[in-house]
Parts: sequence; structure tokens; C-alpha cells
Amino acid sequence: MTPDEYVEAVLDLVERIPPGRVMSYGAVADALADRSGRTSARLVGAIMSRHGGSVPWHRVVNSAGRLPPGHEREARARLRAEGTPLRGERVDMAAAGWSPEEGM
DNA sequence: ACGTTGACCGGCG
DNA sequence: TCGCCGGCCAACG
Repeated sequence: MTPDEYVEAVLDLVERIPPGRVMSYGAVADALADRSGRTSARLVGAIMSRHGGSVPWHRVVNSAGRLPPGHEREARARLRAEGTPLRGERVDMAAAGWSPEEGM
């Protein structure tokens, strides 16, 4: 799996996250944990930062449910609009957390 | 080649 | 939960 393909895989998965649900960077990394062993949440964060513009990036938050630095406003507005369970300034991970298995 | 920098994470106090 | 720390790994200067 080349770096480019990995980026594709990340974006594809993010596109499958249903409205109102979210995944953490680490969860995305784990879900894509494959034979090549790449499971870096930090790498997923970097990818979203650079290529997130084309996918529902607001549905990916950190493990504490905190929104991406610098984009809190935009993310909150979108999440609120699609009914994502929120607890103050963050996402209620227990209630909104989603995994690929659920969507099949 | 090398140090620094992140849209990160789990462990510990 | 918060803060600090060490591990993580590609991108950048």
C-alpha cells in the first residue's frame, strides 16, 4: 500500500461516516490497520489537515471529542445541523462514535 | 542528514 | 477531566 493509496483509503472511509455520527482519528487509523502495519492517528490527522477539504472532515474528531483546532466554529455548526450528540463544546463520543462494521 | 512541527493517543498523577 | 510525557511518523526548512 503506497502513501497515496493510504490517503485514498482514509478519505474513502471518512466519506462513509453517516451524518450525526463521528470517528476519532485513532479509530480511522485502527480501522485501516492493515498488513503494512500503519496505525498512526497522527498521520490520519495530517492527512485530514491536507486533503480533508473534499470529505465530511467535521465527522472526524480527536478521541476526547474535541473539534479540530482552527475549525471549531465551522465543525460545530455542521455537527449541530446534522444532529450529532454534543456535550458542550465537544462530541459525545460514547453516543456518536461510529465504526465501519455498523454500517453494513 | 537533522531538528522541529503537528486537525493524535494512552498512561500516570 | 486536566496536564505532562513519551511514542508516533510524514512534511518542511
